[in-house]
Amino acid sequence: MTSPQPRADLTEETRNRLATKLGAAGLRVTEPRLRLAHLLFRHGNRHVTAEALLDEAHASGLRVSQATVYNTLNQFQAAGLLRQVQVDQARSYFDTNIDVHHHFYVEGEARLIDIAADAVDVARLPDSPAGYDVDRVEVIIRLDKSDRS
Amino acid sequence: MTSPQPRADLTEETRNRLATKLGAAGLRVTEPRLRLAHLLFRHGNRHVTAEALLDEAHASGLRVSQATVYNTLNQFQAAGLLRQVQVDQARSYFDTNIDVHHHFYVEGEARLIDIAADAVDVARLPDSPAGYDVDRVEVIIRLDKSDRS
DNA sequence: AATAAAATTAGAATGATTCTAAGGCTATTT
DNA sequence: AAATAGCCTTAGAATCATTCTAATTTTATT
Ligand SMILES: [Mn+2]
Ligand SMILES: [Mn+2]
Ligand SMILES: [Zn+2]
Ligand SMILES: [Zn+2]
Repeated sequence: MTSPQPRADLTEETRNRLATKLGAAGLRVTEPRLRLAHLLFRHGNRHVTAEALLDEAHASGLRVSQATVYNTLNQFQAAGLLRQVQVDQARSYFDTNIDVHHHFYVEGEARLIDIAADAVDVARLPDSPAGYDVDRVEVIIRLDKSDRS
Repeated sequence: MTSPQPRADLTEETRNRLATKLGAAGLRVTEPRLRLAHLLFRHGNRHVTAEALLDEAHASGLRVSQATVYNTLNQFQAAGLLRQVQVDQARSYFDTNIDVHHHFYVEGEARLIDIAADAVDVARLPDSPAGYDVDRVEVIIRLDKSDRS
């Protein structure tokens, strides 16, 4: 019997796809970036901290430094491949979902859940102060454990 | 001519009002708390960082430590006298406006502007995940400088 | 006044993130 | 296929907001 394959492999085809993605974003294609991109993007959308990504990288056999993880996350974000979500006073979350969307956040559980843009209706917005334009409208729904479960 | 009075004075009447407020919130009335409360609440609503409040305290002649400023802000928040706003990865803002409301945030200028709750119409919300209740809905409108000023 | 409990504080510790500056890779040019 | 120049990566130090510790000071109670 074959061994289970819990993680998507970084095939040559995937490497090519990711290399194209990095190139299109104006980033050079390097091994660390390619493999971090694979970890980030292989399985649908996710919210990840720098620490979690570093652990994952190490678990996958990639020997990469903390600085590179931070650099890569920041570069991916600057290039528009990731977006940063600010919900917790302690740490930053990086979001692989760069479409317009919103979040549930469970405080104390450090858990972010996507809300599709069309599931929230922000019907009316006030005018922006003179000289400023709206960059992004963010809705964060903070959750509590139910009163009685 | 009388000297200008740029800051509201901490009169006996104000002290009594603030003492009542602290007492109602379950906090003991102490000189540092009274005077920090005065700085926080004397002039309408505001958004303040711990560092800014410490500077203000010192400028007003209150000799208080950084630890006390942090303790006081955290206690006021836990007591419901302040609310914390999380918009910047670097630092926390404390908001004296505890009513339901929203914010404009100008990145790079570290500036928060209140939006009255009724100026935004969040018409429809998705159901919360099972076992969780909505604690608070937060709308943050991130602003950019206009394209051409 | 004596006592106990809570508050304040200086300074150290923490922890996420950034910086430095040195060596390693990549792409380009000869 | 060198040689070159410009990124990239990295270990470790630095930064900086915030929290913690342990000792002192205040406040409230007896
Ligand atoms: Mn950055
Ligand atoms: Mn706290
Ligand atoms: Zn998301
Ligand atoms: Zn506000």
